[in-house]
Amino acid sequence: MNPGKQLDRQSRILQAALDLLSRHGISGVNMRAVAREAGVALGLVNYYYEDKSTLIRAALRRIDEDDLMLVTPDPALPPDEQLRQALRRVAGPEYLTTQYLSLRLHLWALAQADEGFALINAAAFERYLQGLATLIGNANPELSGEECRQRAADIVVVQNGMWLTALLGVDRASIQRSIARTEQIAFAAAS
Amino acid sequence: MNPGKQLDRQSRILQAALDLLSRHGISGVNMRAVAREAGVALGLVNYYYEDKSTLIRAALRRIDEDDLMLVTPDPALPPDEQLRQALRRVAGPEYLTTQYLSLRLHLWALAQADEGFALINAAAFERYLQGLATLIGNANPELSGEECRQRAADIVVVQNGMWLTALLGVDRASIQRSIARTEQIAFAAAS
DNA sequence: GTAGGAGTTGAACAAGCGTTCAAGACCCTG
DNA sequence: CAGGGTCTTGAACGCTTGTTCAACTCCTAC
Repeated sequence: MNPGKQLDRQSRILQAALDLLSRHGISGVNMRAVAREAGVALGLVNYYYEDKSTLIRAALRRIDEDDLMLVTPDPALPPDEQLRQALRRVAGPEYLTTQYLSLRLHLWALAQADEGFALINAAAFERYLQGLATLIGNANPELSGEECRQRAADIVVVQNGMWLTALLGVDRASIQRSIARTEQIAFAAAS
Repeated sequence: MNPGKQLDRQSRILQAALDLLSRHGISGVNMRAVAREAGVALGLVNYYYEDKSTLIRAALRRIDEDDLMLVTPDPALPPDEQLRQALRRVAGPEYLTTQYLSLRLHLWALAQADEGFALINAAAFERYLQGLATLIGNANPELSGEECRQRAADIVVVQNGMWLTALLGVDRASIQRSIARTEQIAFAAAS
């Protein structure tokens, strides 16, 4: 065994797949291109990922993990700051890059075309929604669980819109105003 | 010449491409599948559309036309009703179908992967934004042009979010609340 | 040192792809 | 009916794709 190198090669292959998907869409992700981009031989891609479908699934799970981290609270902060940070992080420089957004878009499109991918994506969406609802509940203890989920759903709509619209090159100012809108929804007084 | 039938076949081919794109993504759109779906021979697809790329471009333009109609005012209505209708139409039954949304998503993904497609898409986006800004200006004559464009941009963020989130199966109620949010933005008092 | 497993390679295969094209079908005009 | 354009067909081509596999290298355990 050589765990260091094994992980290195395998994750380089996954990273190559993610890069290609982000840059050229699913048509640009073929086993040969992935191997070239990762600097390995063609056969090695099929060695670590049984299928092309397996490789794409792995990529999907990777992105979904990243998304979930957005609503993972920092326990050192008070609840309302945890929520505020989570809402602002979506427009942070590490997420609002063309590469990352493009990747998300292609994975959504993929999930729409393939039922297997759709299940993974739907589960991740549900976890994200639940995570956000929990953050809202912690910051607003007077809200009911149902009200928290409603607000989380409304916020997700705006966030998805920010992501998508950022790709189309809408100005930063509009993104900032949308962030403020999500905070408004999150911290509004109970109705 | 047989213009009726020619148009019939040609548009059936385009429709077949749109259907396949919506259902299976770009990987599902190949000349043979398009021909089969349209009920014509393989060669006819290349007869009407020189290239696969030409076919996809035609599909892109078709969708962009539909989008533009969303902000085309009905001259019989007063300005504020024109705006309100435009904002509500995006959640109407003819637009909020899985088929249409899925198609949009795939076309966005396509535009992200190919520069030529991106140009068409960006131009259509700009026209839509401008159309929406004009509607807002007509309904709120006291607003400056810049303020109208800002509001249009903010509304587009929420609308894009609604479209995308509807695909992930978020509940109708959240969509309705988001519609209300776009109306709030559109009709807010001047700041 | 050597047997054996894990990692790695690229040639080979079958299937699918976009595109071309010679041939035919169809329909109007003279 | 003969001519000629437009429309329509499907076989054929060369290329790319996903997948398989025999061979090879490398490292470790005994």
